[in-house]
Amino acid sequence: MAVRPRLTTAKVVDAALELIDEQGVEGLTLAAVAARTGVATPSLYKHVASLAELRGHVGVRVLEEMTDRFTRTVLGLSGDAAVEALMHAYRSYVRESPKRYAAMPMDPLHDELQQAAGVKLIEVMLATLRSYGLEGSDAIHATRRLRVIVHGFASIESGGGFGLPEGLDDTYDQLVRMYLTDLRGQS
Amino acid sequence: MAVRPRLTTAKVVDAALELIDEQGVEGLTLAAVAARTGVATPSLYKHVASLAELRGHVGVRVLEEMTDRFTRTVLGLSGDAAVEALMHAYRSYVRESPKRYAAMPMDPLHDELQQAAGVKLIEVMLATLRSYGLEGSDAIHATRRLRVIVHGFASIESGGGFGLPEGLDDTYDQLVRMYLTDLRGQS
DNA sequence: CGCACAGGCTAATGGTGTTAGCTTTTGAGC
DNA sequence: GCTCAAAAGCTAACACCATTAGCCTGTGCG
Repeated sequence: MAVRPRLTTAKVVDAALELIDEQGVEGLTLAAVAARTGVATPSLYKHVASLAELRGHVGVRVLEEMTDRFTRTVLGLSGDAAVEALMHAYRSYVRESPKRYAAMPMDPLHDELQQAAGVKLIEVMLATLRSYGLEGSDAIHATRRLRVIVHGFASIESGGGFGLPEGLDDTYDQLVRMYLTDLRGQS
Repeated sequence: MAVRPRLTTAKVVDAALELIDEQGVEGLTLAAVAARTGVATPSLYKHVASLAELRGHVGVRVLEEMTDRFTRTVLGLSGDAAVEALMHAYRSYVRESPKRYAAMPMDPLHDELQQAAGVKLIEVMLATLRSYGLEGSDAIHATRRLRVIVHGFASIESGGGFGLPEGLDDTYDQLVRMYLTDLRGQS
């Protein structure tokens, strides 16, 4: 037998993400990951402690992917242009990978494994608002409002909750303008 | 009606909701419902076609519960007072029954079983905005923005996504005011 | 050259949804 | 009041899942 390619935790997570993209979060099963990586199911336990832990790793990946993307989007921008770019990048990500977005942990700060990745994502949002000169809790509230809008829209859109997709771009533009106007009145 | 049934579909759904309140959506299992209703697991199929269909019934119940509650909240109010009351009632419901809220279907309009209940819930929101005199697509956009805010906040809060719960009331008040200001500028 | 061990395997257990087919109960009609 | 069809329960069985235990083997390191 030739040298069998060794499996790593990273490759297991890769397979998990492919599976999620194709079949949704519900389709992430150890049996399916094993089949895709060409290994017997119990062998996965050499790289992952449990299905729950694998889900955790997937969550970290998604958070990192979003952080990376939003960071590059916002680099070199400030003020309304930065916020607008961030909000559209958020929606773009979710439209490209709706199933993957559904695998994003809602409470990364309460999980040891995901905490760092969660903090980084929120810091990107905070940094995007830096040029508005918000201090202390004002900055926190502004970040929360931003999260509510982008996640609320993304959650409903990716879940097919908007009935007809007609005019969704307009709705999102209105939300962006609403938030920017609100930010301006705040400072 | 040859036989008086000891168990009915409604009672099965009742047990399912109790289970969800206690253990979350993930805890809803036919075996657990059977144990709670004092019946063998396969017997449930006499009242429910499958676990998926039971989830659908649960979703309808949650939608109806919310519709009923928000309707009573908003009755006799109009304008900003109505919107404000609706938004706070939404958050109250989710804080009282966070696990149950997670069982709310995201796309009720695409499910035959849930469509009617979903339409009614959205109509309550639309009616709440009636006094602003929005026409056609303006009304739709305004309803969508409202949904984005209330669901976005509820989703993050009930998922424990806000880190420390400190100042969450303030954040929500800011969102309410942001939406009301936006509505005013719209008309 | 030898050997520890990482990383694969098979077998087995307990949980799940679901189907098939049998039994019991009970109300409706004669 | 008796009969009987069907509603509503049951057990048995199957497929699929996660997980654990224990074995085997090749590889890299000393």
